[in-house]
Amino acid sequence: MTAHMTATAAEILETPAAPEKEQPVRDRAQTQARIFQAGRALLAEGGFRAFGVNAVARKAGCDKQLIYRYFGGLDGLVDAIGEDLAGWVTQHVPEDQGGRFLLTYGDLMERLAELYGDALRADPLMRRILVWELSESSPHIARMADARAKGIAQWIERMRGSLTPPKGGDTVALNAVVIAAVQQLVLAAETSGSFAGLPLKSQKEWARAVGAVARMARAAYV
Amino acid sequence: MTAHMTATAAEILETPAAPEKEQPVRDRAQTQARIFQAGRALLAEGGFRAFGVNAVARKAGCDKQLIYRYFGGLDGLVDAIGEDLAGWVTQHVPEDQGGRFLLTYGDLMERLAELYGDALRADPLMRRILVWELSESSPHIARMADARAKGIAQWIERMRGSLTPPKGGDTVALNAVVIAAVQQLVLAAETSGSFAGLPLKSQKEWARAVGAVARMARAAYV
DNA sequence: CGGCCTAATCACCATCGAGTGACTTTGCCG
DNA sequence: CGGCAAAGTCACTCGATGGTGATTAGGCCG
Repeated sequence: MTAHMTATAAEILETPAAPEKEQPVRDRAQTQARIFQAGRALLAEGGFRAFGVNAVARKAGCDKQLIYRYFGGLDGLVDAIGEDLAGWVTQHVPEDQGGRFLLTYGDLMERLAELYGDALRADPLMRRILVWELSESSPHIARMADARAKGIAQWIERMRGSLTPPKGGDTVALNAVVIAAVQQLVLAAETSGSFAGLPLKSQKEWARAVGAVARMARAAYV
Repeated sequence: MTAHMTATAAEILETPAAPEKEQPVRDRAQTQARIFQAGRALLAEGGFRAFGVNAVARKAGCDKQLIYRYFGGLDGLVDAIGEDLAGWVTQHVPEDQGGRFLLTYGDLMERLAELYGDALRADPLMRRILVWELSESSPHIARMADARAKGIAQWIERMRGSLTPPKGGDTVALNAVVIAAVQQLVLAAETSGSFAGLPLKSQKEWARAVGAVARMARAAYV
C-alpha cells in the first residue's frame, strides 16, 4: 500500500542474495534481498495463489513484519519484483542473428518468435506473471505489461536495421499476433503439455510449433 | 472428492434455473440448479479466486452443506460445470459460412479464427476457465481442454467439406497457432485492453486484430 | 562501559476458509 | 393421524490468512 519504505529493485539486487551465509543476522540489505528472492521464488514455483505475506516470510526465514517494514506490504514487494522485471525483454531476448541472415521482415519476426519463446520457456517467473496478467488487472500488472510491450518494440527497432516493413501490412497487429501465439503456446505447454491437439512437451514438439509460427510470419510479411 | 451424489449437468439443466420463484423451498432439483448456476456465475464473474464453498453457498442462498450433499464438494461442482461445457465448441462456434465462400483452406481457418474469437468474447465463463487452465493443471481442467481440442477438430472436419489441406503444410500445428493467437488476444483484451502495443478495447480494434490473424492464416496455407 | 538506534521477533487480533455432526422442518404415504 | 425419509439449517472445529503494537536483541560510537 504505502511505498515510503520501498527499496528499488536495483538496490536489492546489489546484494546477490548471498547464498553463502544462511543467517548473517542483522544485515538489512541482506534480509531485504532474502525477502525479495523468496517472493520471486514463491511466485515462480506456485504462482500467485501461493503468494502471500505469511508464505513469503516463511520462505525467507524471517518475520512477516519485515515485509511490511522494508517493502510496505505485499503490494510493495510485487512492485519491487515488477520493477526488476521492467527490462526483461531487453535482458532476456538476445539481439543476435544466430548466425543467419535476416533478409526480410518476415525473417525478423520469425527470429523474434523463436527467441521470445525460448526466453519465456526458460523463465518460470515470467510465465507466472503472464498468467497473472490474464487473470486480473491491477496497476502493477498493467505497468509490467506496458514495459514488456515497449521492450518488444525496441527489440524490433534495433534488430530490423535497414529492413523495411512491408508496405500494406499492419505490422503492429501482425507482430502482436505472432507474439500472442507464441505466448499462449508456451503457457499452455507448461500446464497441459499440449494445445488444440498439438503436443508441446518435448523440444522437438516445440520446434514443430515454432516452425508453424515461423511459416506464418514469413508468409504474412509478403 | 467423492462423486456418489454427483448429478449430471444434463439433469441439472433440465430445470431451467427457475428465476420465477426465489425460494421454492424443498425442491431438490431446483436447489441443485441454483447451486450450479451460482457456481457458474461466480466463476464467470470473479474467476477461480472468488470460487469457494462458502461463496457459492452464499450466492445460491442456501447452506454450504448442500453443496457437499448434492455435488460431493467443490470438486464435484467443478466437474458438473466442466461436463456441461464439454460440448462448448460445437454449441457456441457456429458452422455457417456467413454468406461467404470458403475457397481455400486459409479462408476456412480465417473463418474459424473469427468465429472462435467471437464465441470466446461472448462467454466470460469460458474465458475464466481458459485462464484457469493456464494457471494450474488438474484432472477436470485437462478433460475440459481435451474436449475443446476435439471440438475444434470436429468443427474443421465438418466445415472443410471438400477443401483439401495444403500438401506440405503441418495443418495441426498451423491450426494450433491460429487458435493460440486468437485465444491469447481475447484473454489479454479483457484484463489489459491491449496486447504488445495493439489496443483491443473497441470492436474496431478487435476487427483489426482479427484481420491480422486472417491475413496470416490465408498466407500460411499456400 | 553505557546508551541508543535499529534489526528482528513475539504475541496477538479479527477474519475467513473448508469441512463435519447434530439438529429441525416439511411433505408424503400408509 | 403418525411416522419417516428427505430437504434444509445451525453451530461448531480447525487451520491459515492479513495485519498491528509491543517487545527483545544486537552492534556501533562516544
